[in-house]
Amino acid sequence: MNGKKAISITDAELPIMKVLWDRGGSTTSDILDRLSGNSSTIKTLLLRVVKKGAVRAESIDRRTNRYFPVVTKEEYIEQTRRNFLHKAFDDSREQFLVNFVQGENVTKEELERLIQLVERE
Amino acid sequence: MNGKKAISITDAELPIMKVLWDRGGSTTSDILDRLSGNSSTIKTLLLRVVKKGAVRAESIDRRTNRYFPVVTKEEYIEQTRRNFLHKAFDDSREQFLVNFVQGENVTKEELERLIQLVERE
DNA sequence: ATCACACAATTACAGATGTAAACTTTACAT
DNA sequence: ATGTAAAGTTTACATCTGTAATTGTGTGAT
Repeated sequence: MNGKKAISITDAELPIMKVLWDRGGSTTSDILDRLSGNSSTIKTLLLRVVKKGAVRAESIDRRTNRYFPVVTKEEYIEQTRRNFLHKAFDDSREQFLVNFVQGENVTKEELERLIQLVERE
Repeated sequence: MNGKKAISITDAELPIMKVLWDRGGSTTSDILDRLSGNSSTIKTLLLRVVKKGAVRAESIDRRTNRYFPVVTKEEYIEQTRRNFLHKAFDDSREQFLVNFVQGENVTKEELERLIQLVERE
């Protein structure tokens, strides 16, 4: 077995992860600059993603860390997608696609572009 | 403005909603029969969806209610889909579709079927 | 009439989540 | 050397979630 525990990112934590994914790695001030909202709150959230292992802190000097994403955006998206598919569609890709295409008014052109994407492989 | 508050269904509550969507309306025993798990827990969850307005209780006699879904499956799915699209893809349908098609190995044939679906309208 | 059972309603409780204040340490400017 | 601001750390707290036991109440069987 593998001890992968499926680290989950909460809604409140997500903006922080997005900054990190965008920048590759950031200091606290870097993050604070890019997000609105109470700085105490942001710092707490940052602490939490570090504690749960979604982010790694690396010391620059004794008063500053640089934070790096451990969970990648791809992993997050993949996990979120699977979860969604499972919860809302009992894992039926078909059902889901039909719903998405209709619900989001996906056009023929978009679908054709996707076919090209699939073929080119 | 409209006071629509976006009732959200939690993971634990979802199985109950699924039974209700399936059956149109059910008594407690009906629900209990169809779900595994502690009956106290299920009853609590049922109470909660009633309290939040996702389900309506209608008295049969003084000791039994029949429960009906107020939030429809379609509404739930729609809300979940939008939420997902927003959180994971910043509302980009394009990005999402590409990711989904690649991540779930959607085939050319499936996409062609979707095109037919879109055209027939 | 009484008792057991089914269902409803109330209470409990730990952990997660969102939000934030308060306190501590330390590099840097004066 | 010293005050200040930034970064880190600790503490707080209400609400939401998941899980469940307990208590109340009406109904049907005996």
